[in-house]
Amino acid sequence: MALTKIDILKKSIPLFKKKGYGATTLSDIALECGVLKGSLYHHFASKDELMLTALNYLKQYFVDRVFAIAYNESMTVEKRLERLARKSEEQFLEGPGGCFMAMIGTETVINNPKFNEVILLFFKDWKQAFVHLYSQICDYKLAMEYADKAIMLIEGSVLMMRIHNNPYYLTHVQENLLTEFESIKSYNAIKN
Amino acid sequence: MALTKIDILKKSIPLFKKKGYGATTLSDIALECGVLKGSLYHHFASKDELMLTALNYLKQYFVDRVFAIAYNESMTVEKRLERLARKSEEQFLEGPGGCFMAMIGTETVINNPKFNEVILLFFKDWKQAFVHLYSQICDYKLAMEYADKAIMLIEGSVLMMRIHNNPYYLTHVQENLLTEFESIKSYNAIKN
Amino acid sequence: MALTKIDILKKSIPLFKKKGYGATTLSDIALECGVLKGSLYHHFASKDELMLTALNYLKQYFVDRVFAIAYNESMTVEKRLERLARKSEEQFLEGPGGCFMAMIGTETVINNPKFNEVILLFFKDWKQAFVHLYSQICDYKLAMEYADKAIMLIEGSVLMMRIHNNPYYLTHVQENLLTEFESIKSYNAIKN
Amino acid sequence: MALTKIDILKKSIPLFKKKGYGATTLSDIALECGVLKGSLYHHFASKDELMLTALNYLKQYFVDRVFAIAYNESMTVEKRLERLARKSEEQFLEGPGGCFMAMIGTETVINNPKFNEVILLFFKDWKQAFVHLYSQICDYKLAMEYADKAIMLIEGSVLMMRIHNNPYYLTHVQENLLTEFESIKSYNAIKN
DNA sequence: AATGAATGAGAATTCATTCAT
DNA sequence: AATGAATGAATTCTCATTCAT
Repeated sequence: MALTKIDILKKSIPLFKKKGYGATTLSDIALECGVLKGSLYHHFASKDELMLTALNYLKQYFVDRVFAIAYNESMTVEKRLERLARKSEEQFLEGPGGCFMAMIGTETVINNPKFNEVILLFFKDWKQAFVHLYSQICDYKLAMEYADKAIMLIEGSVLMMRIHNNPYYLTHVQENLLTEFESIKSYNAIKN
Repeated sequence: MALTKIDILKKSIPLFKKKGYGATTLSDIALECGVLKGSLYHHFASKDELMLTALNYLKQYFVDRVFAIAYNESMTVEKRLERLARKSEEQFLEGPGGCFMAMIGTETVINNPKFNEVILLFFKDWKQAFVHLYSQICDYKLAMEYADKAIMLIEGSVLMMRIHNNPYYLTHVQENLLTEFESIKSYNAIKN
Repeated sequence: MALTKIDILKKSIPLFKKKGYGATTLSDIALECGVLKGSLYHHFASKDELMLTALNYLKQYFVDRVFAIAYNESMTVEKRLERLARKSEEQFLEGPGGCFMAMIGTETVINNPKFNEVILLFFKDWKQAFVHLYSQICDYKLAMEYADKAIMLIEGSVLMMRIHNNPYYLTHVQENLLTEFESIKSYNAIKN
Repeated sequence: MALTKIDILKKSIPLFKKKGYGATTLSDIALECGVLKGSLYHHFASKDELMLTALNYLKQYFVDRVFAIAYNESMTVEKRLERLARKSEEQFLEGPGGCFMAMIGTETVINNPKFNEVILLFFKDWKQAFVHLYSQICDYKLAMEYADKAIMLIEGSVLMMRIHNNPYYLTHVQENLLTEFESIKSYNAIKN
């Protein structure tokens, strides 16, 4: 019956994704949670702490449920890439479309180094997952390049999606990444 | 000596770029302009109007000074692409790095449709410029794809640049776009 | 092992002495007691009641353990004065130096008449003790004067001690009171 | 017509004297000033800054209007002491009786070192004034003792006055100080 | 055009108190 | 007795906006 920290995080993440950190008020969150503003302080010492916890929570979710897919040896590399794409897409499309990490990062880099630490870790882990996959079809250095490019393309597409209110940008980019992956693989297979 | 609208815009754009719309106060802007808060209202009826004017001002700047390069027939296509890249890079690297349009767009899509209109026009014009260049080395449909991809890559790199506080992401992506352009051109030249 | 009312009083008095009534929160007290805020309400109906009990508790402590010394006929008058001084000094120097009664009194006279009643009794009893001692070396009317003066000097010195963070003010005043007592005694002995 | 900083200080000092720092709210002050809460921030950046300004204002008032009397060579020493006593008494009796410096000092020593700096300066200047007067009728070292004692007695009497709601404590102590001063003077005159 | 004082709505945060478990 | 979640009123502070001078 009682409201838990996780409940609050789950309710607040979509709000933060929708309006950003500054524009989301604790009243908004309290309303969404069906409690009074003051009650949130029983769970989090401040808005900053709530955000920090949300960032860590979501980062861990991605590490455990999304990025982990890249290391699941029971699937082919292509399958893993596809699943990873689908899983992250799911998150980016959910609710008011967007990438929580990118949004909060853009908004708060300058004033909240604490937030940025987590966000940087998120992107590091994401890159690592891509590197792991790409390094199976090309050399490590190139894999790093591909990983960076993949993330930038996805983030760029998420931005376009948000602004144009059109999920196609993201889904299209994801498809391209998959077909490009196959091309690289074929090309390198022939070469060797 | 008198403070003009343009002065205010020039002072406020870097502030908005640094902290976003919500977190930038009229006091911040007034301080930067060396004037009192109330005085800004002689030039703009509201913060919203100031932002809207800033968006239009910057959009026009890009249209006239950056995107226009794409249509300057006195240069080779490659040269134009390079110049366009340099010019936009200049803007994205200036002050607190970032893309004004992307930042404001992300932050305000949901609550300020008025802002979004201009932002969408900006991206439309930007795409058009790229399409114009790419369509000189490949067919129109493909050029559209390349244009979208270029913008998404650049915006993704600007995000990474901001979060990692490292301009390399952007400059590297720009270089890649140029070399890739040459590849496409060569490839198509051979083909035909 | 169970937490008793007395335990709470003993833990809260130093806190109130340190920060005053308003600035000491029930959370502070609960933390000090190793218990949760809500639990305090099993022992005291309100913060006011806790304070009132603390005032009475401390007043009774002074009456029984400090002021009582003045009436202990098994000691010389000087000895009694000295002991009384030492005992009260002990309390005023303990923890965050200061006089609980004076502090709470100053802070709450205007808004909490209930508190003031006890505080006035404290000062009445304190004065009585001094009067009892002084009246043994001079006439009653003069003893009253000396008693008032002693208390004012001590309280003034406690204030200085607190502000200057220097116990010397208090100890020095106490010494002076003792030597002055001897002078009065000698003077009156000669006179009679 | 417009509310000035000084107006706010004059309105807030009695409030702070009555209820202390913590218990006096900006609403109280705003109400007293006939403005809205937010308006106070046009004049003071924070409650702390308001208090700090009030402390400095009052300290300066005492330095210029009260302590200065001690150095006014156009009067006899006794006259100066009397005037100084009257002038400070006036302040301590005004409104809700009490010594602003002592009250704020007691309440905030531990948490606001900034406040304490000013308060310590106040007491240093006060002592200096007394030392200047006493040193004209006895040696310097003794004058220092007398000065400390005078301040402690006065502060102790102000406390008693506040708690007993009876100005007699203060006026009586002041009178005693004056007669004692005469005694010391006579005694030393005879001696030399 | 500029000033600067005032507004008023709303933000985050605190805290004494209540109450079901 | 103790917990810990929730309350709700109050507090400090912010900020876009207005307006007389």
